[in-house]
Amino acid sequence: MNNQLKLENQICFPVYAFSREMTNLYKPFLDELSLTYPQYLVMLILWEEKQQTVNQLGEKLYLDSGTLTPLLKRMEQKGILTRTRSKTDERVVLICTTEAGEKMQEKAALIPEQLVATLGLSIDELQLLKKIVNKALVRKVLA
Amino acid sequence: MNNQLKLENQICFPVYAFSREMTNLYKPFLDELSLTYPQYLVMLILWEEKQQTVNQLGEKLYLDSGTLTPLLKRMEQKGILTRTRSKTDERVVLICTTEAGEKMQEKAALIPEQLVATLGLSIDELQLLKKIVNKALVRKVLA
DNA sequence: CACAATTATATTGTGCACAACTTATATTTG
DNA sequence: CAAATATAAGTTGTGCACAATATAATTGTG
Repeated sequence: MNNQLKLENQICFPVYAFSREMTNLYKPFLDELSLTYPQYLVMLILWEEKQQTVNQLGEKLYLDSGTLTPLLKRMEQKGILTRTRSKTDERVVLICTTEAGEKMQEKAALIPEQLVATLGLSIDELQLLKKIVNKALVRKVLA
Repeated sequence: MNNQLKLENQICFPVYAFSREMTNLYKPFLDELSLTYPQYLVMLILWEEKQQTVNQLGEKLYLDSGTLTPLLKRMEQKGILTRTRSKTDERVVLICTTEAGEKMQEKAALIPEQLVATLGLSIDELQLLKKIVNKALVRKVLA
């Protein structure tokens, strides 16, 4: 059999498996905030910039409205953000954190460090991993 | 704001985004085989070992029956594998490729090389990426 | 200014992923 | 050997992802 077709020789499979494993590692921490991993990513952006359009969130997370609209509606239901049509352009929906959403930031501040500890990778390895993966992602953005 | 909470400082987000990007890059190739990426992974295993239990597939792919059962049923519908209860242990379901499933291997043989070309990463970077990610995954298996 | 093209978001449908639970069979053990 | 336990797969429900399409508002152009 063609060696390149063997599962153990795949490069993408470990990345796919690791990505899922990562969100599992986040789970216990995010459960305390009643957030899923994608929802947590939205909150990270909103904590940096209180107001974002659906489009802006999509560009930063590489997600489209088909994914974001229902996700944001669920977060709105939880009372951690608001969705309002822009007055100046009725096509645009503005996403803002609520007070409850802002308050979650304190608890969330502890997550990154705890997560890195569970990953079992050195700082050097993490930096290298990020660098390589980002290189491939930048190519995508330019495409 | 806590620097570690900034999206650009996250290590897991690039991995998550890259993992999704990867399956998008596979898409044009897998469309020709009418396979999704997880289905392709199942086929990789079956091409190596013609017969596998649902459990064995799950251990190799880190997936449970809740994911695999419907996925395998869809593949059975396509006529590329069979699902049969084991005679010696009625709890076990044996997954085997059909002739049609075996035949797909020829076409699939071209995929790995083409995919690596589209990733835009050097062989060294790919090897390093795999090594780092596998290190984190091995920890999981032992856990 | 009308109308064609573009842009922003929403909707629908399919396929994972995973938690929690169920069902059926096999194994262990008192 | 019967009851308890363990194991294998299936089911149900929720939440992404993403393609394809729809809807509505805005912008560009003749």
